[in-house]
Amino acid sequence: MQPLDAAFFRRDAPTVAEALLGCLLVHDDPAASGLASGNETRLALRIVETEAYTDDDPAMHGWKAVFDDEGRVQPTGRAADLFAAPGTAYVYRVYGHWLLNVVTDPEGAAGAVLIRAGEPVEGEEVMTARREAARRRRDLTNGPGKLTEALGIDGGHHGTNLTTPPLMFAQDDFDRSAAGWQIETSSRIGLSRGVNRMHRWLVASHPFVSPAVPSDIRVARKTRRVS
DNA sequence: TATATGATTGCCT
DNA sequence: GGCAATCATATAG
Repeated sequence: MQPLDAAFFRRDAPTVAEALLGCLLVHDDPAASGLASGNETRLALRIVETEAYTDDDPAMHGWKAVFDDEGRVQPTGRAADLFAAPGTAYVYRVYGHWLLNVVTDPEGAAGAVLIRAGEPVEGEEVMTARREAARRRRDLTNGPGKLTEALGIDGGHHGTNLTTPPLMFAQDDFDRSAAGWQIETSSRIGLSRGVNRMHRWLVASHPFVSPAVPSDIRVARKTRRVS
């Protein structure tokens, strides 16, 4: 297993979002000890769905970043953290759930990829113990808030480096094509109520905004197994 | 300090 | 398909 390095993340968010599919999200989590019979502390997911956020996306936290007279970014609040070094964790809480993003793009540009879903590879017993609400195996980690709960990821991981343990992305010898994966890209996958509401507001208040949902408002990529 | 919001989830019909 | 719980932030006063 090979950890992904900063260069992997120093690319635009849609590229990183696609490249992360099939990679591993690994958490060497001391808190997992005791939750499973084997006292295992390594948890790992194979990533099957990601979502890219770019700085022209109204739903993106960095969108409201202010630019000074010379065009330099003057981010405020949490938006500043979207300009962190590529490979840095951007953890955000919404509706009571923690969401894990990884910062992308070169320093000075805002971009991030949200990890939306994965398949348990290691430590499934721990994930099952943590995901009490999951009625089926697939419900363990098939959502951005579900996988953070299963892996023990929370706000304490915000700002950490995701290219080194304990929490990191890695590659192994997995081959997406050989495994029968088909990569799907859609700007409609995962469109949230918030984005749709934002778009309706834009249409209602600006006569030159197309009523169609812009194809570049977000790029989401997900995988599907072909039977 | 107080209130509104949302990159979600789980349960309902 | 609908709907409400949830709580860290952002925003207002």
